[in-house]
Amino acid sequence: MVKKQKISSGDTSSGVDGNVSSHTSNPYLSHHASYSTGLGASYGANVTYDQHTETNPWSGEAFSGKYHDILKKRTKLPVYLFRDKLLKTVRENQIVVIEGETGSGKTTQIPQFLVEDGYPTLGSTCVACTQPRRVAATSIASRVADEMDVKLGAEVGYTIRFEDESSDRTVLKFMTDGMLLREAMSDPLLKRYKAICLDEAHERTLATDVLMGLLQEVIPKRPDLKLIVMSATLDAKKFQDYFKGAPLMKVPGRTHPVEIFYTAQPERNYVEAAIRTTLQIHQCESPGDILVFLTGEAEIEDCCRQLRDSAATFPSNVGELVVYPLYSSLPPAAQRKIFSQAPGPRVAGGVPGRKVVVSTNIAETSLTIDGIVYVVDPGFSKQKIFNPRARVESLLVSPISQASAKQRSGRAGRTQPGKCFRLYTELSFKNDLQQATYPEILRSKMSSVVLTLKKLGIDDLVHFDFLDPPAPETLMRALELLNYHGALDDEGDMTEVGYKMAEMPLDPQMAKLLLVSPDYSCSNEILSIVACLSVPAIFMRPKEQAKLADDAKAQFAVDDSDHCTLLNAYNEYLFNNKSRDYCWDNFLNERSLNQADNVRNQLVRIMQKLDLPLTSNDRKSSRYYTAVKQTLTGAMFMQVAYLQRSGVYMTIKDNQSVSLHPSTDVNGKPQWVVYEEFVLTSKNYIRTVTVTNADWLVASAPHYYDLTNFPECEAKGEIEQAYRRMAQRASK
DNA sequence: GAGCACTGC
Repeated sequence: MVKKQKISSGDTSSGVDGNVSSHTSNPYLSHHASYSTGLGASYGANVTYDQHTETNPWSGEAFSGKYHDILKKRTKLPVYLFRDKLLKTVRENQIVVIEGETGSGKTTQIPQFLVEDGYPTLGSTCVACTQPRRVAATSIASRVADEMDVKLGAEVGYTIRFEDESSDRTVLKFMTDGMLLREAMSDPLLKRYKAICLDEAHERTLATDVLMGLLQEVIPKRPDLKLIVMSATLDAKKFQDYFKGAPLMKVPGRTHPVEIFYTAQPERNYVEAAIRTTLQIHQCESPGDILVFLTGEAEIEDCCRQLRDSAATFPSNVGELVVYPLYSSLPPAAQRKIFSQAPGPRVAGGVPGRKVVVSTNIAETSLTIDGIVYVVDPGFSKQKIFNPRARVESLLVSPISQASAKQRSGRAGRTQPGKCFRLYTELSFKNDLQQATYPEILRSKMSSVVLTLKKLGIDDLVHFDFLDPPAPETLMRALELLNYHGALDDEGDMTEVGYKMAEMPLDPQMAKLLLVSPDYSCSNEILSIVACLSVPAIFMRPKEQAKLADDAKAQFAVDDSDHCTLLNAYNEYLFNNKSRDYCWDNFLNERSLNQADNVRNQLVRIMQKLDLPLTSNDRKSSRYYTAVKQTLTGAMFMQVAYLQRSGVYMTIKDNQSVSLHPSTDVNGKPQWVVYEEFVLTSKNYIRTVTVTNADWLVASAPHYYDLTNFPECEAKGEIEQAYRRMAQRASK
């Protein structure tokens, strides 16, 4: 009988963690009768979910009608058939890898199974389930709270940046992977958790990868902790090997078949091919919406225009075609349009219309559109690439991976059988596309990750067990940067400065800005600038109104500092009470500024916690901007460019020729600038720059501007003179 | 004189 099984199962798991009492406060274990009936149907046992009146073990009250409706659906999910086997496997193994396809129900059900099996203790420990995206964490938590018939934020909750909907009562918590990593920094053994599910592990986000490495170290020290790695089909074997032969369980999905078509010949122009294919589908295929994958905003808008133009020329016996663009910087209202119904027939009894969504990768994982029957996949996306030698991250249009192509085609089979048109040959799919996209950890700077790992107490980075270790050169670059910023000493150990930097949810250089700012009494100003730099661009520049937008921005412009221009815009936004109209009239992105405000508040709290004074200079005094510029110099001394006699800027030490980005409001061509970022597009550009000088540089970063270790270049002479001036001043 | 795929703390 089910009930008996449950009791013995509870005993088994309590034997593992050696803490029998911990189970007594899990209501599932003290209410076996009500619990087992709730699951009877899926077991094929002699009790079914609707035959008994039941009590909610958490509230002690009768389950609501809604609970039973949902339960009926839950028990039909494929994962339900694996419940017993899964729990048994988890009891017998500390780490389990689960390969679950879309529609298996793994994300919502497996964490609940773990709760039901008694891992968490009400009031002290819980089960965590991580997600790569905030929306996923919140929406799944809400769904699961409904399924368990409890209030969101009580027994079931979520934690994401800026939002904590969890409490002492929370036994099941959905959270972003980054959030769990942050928590690990103050609780390195993750004692709050009895079981951790890393969901969507195949996406290989930076945070999930670091968590997996960390958990490799934590697991032996926490024999009572269970780890469930949940992944889509492709990488499960790799995870299994990484976790030393942890058992692998496969859970089938429930999706509709998708027929794949390839082109016979390679396509020369993928946008053109995508348009042609889309129009053919519209004219020849049965009803159903179309999803087209392209790489970026401009390309998408252009494609939409061409589709609309062509569709307008179609005879009236062809159904109407509505076209929607989709990319992340699109305002939310425009994004929501993709969910509207396809148009009906033009005349009663005529051919129904069709909806086409032309999207970036955002529709590959982040946003799901039901009703898509046709997918057009040209096989490209923009991907971030990091070049450690030049220390440059750039975006390149690159071929997607096989895994990505499969994910895209899967988007056609969510509600009914679908078709996917791949605009490349089958041979190309097999031979040219790599199996999986390179994980983020191999495509990113490591400075922030290294600082996080150091804070987590990982001293030996070289032997840290990464699933895919980053290139040694990338790690060296990170260690070097952290050492120059005083976050790590020459032995590579974390310093007081390093601890403070690690507290801030920012890139190390930005954290350093905040640490330096009180020295120049301008921490309030730097907080505003850092907040603006941590969100999408606050200045809008629609192509059709470029001139007006530039004029609006000119009101805020400071002629020797783009950073101060940002500060002015942010200040005016506050001064105008964060007014929507003010933002609109002045081409400011309200969404970004609002987000910046959130970030700033969070950073203020951290500054206070670290006892860093919040100070300002008088906005009318000349110190106001000067202090900011000195702070920027004091923290960004590794991102400096010098104007050569040839009229081209050269970055210090890295010797890259660069140009000021045309978006700058800095006048003329100043001799020295610090820059926020290096962007590689049609040219090497440095963007968001502030004027500085050799005197400030040698005064604030003598260890970096050390003449004995300074490459021969035009700037060296000025640095030498600055040292001489400094010595003269000192001798007076 | 030019574009910024997508996440996340």
